[in-house]
Amino acid sequence: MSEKVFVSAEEVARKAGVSRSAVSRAFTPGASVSEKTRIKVMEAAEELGYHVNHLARGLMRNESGIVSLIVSDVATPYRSALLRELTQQLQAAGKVAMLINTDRSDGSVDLALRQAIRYRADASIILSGLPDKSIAQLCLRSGQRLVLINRDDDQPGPLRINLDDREAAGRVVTAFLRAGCTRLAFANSQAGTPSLMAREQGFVAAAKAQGLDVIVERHGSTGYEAGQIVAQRMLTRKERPDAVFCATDLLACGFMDAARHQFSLSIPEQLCIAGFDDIEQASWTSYHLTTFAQPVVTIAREAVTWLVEGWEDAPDGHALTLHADLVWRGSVRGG
Amino acid sequence: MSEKVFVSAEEVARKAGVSRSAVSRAFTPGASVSEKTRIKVMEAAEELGYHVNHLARGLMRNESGIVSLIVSDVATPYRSALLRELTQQLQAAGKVAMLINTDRSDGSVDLALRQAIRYRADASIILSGLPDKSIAQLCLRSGQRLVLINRDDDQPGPLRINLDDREAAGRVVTAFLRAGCTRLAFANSQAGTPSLMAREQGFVAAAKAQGLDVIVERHGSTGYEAGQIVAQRMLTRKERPDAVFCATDLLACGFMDAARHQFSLSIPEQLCIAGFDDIEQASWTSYHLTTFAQPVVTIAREAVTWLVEGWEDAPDGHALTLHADLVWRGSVRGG
DNA sequence: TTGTAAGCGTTATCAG
DNA sequence: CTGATAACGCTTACAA
Repeated sequence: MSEKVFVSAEEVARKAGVSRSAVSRAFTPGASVSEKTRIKVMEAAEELGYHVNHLARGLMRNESGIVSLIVSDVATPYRSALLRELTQQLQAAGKVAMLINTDRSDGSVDLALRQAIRYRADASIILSGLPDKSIAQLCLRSGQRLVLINRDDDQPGPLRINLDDREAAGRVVTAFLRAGCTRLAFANSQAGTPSLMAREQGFVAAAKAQGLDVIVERHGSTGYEAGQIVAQRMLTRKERPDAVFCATDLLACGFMDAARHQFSLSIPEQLCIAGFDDIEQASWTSYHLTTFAQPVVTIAREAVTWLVEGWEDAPDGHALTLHADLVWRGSVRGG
Repeated sequence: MSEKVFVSAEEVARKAGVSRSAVSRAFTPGASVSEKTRIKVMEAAEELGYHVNHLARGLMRNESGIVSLIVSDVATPYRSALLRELTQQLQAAGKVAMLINTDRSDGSVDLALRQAIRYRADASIILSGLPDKSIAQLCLRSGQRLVLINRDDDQPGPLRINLDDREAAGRVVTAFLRAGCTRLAFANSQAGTPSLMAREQGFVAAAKAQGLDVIVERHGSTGYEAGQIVAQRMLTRKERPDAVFCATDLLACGFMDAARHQFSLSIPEQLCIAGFDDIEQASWTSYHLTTFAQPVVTIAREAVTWLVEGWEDAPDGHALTLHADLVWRGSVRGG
């Protein structure tokens, strides 16, 4: 194929008049080299355009510096925001991100993890889907660290980062009641991921505790169109809800647009709406959506610190529950 | 650090009762192995949880299978859509994507390219910023292939994919005139990237050809807020424009929201707006924005095919200009 | 501090 | 088709 000709440490060594181990040491932080030779090496390297071969280095050190990010729907606002944060912090920590896309098909995550293993990734961060137990075991057995974000589940070993979805859902009920709403509804997708379901169940439970029933509708995947369709279903009911909690902001945006433009409802006067994620669009003037902020920078920080530092202290894995702050905007009365 | 213990080809060979070269061949498509031994090897490999070490393979084959994607603002709708397409097609072609974030600082792209070189990436696709000539040369000299997307420029060697921005801008002028607009304006950011400037210049030139002057405002970075601010500036002028072409959809969304909610203008009756990129939000009911579609799947296809197949036929690099389709929605009268 | 030499897990070459 | 053997470019004891 290609005529790839990279300059090797050997050549740098010759040019600098030192041994190749000297070159290696010059490029290893904290290695014992005299400043003089280090400079000599660096100059020769610069001149020749030498760059340490991380493939070979990874082979020797048994540490590739690669962290794989396993994710579906990268193009979605919340996902891409999390991705941005993770890649940035990973880079800052001296790691490099390998992006692996999954689709919704079975075994898609497993395939992704296999790829991560082939490149001897130091760790894998899973943002979508769930790995098969056996492959997860393989990763752990091989010394790969695993981080699961927002996919609560009982796999042992990995770091699991989750939000207090149920509790957050309870806060929405309170807010809706305070706004004087009485007919509560929950708009969900059919994705059925743990965090989505936790929001739904938390909402229904908290409402029930107040003696209220909740209309629940689920449709399609977690996007704008699904929100519109759920809105059509809910708003054509006899007992039209006056407060809707949408499982994600994307659903909420679709819901709001349908409510306003197809049903001519004004928000929040006739209908209160809350969402989840605090995507950028939630703050746009057209939506001004009251929602929960995904603590993406905290999530990323926790994940990255755990990866690069000590995961020793928690031999059986570590579960982290982060708090989602409620961001008050105009789509719920009161506040 | 970690106790990474991956199983090696050696162990598989022992278990299968063959030599390690047999194992290697079993995992190399098209290598000469008898079906019998291949099966034996595969079974042993499966049982042991063996996965080819792509670090070592890359070292030997002089081809890592890694393609680096160099990008800033991953969390932006258009960028993340392109990213999704690229990673998917790269995966389908048997490559793996390494995501490298850049910020706006000088030399940020160079740093990213250096990282790509260290991992001996087969190629780098640059979505943001521009590399220094010297480092670009180094890449080419080393046999790394370079793809520049939407950053027209005269670097030799790499594949450059661009849109017909100027021509597209001309089509907007036509559309605005047909809608009966007479006071044209262009809303831009201060980013000053080649494609943004091409849209601006193309628009101004086409308008001038019709004997019309164009109000041009530039502000901040290419985002929603910038669109709002530019709108405030333009719509408080004596001679308020009646048709605005925004350099990107994000700017257009901000512009529209400001026009409607702060200036109570109705679109398209009092003000026609067009954007560029066709991000998902452009199709949302609140915006219904007439815009140009970035041909992301074509861009990705062209880039990936060029990478995995022949770049031989174009020794001096290859420049590709793709057509941006106009997507008619409701923000421009007529259509 | 420096150099020598022995790996790391592959693949490619070359006999058999 | 198969098995030894020599690279690939690097790191890291071990001596000097």
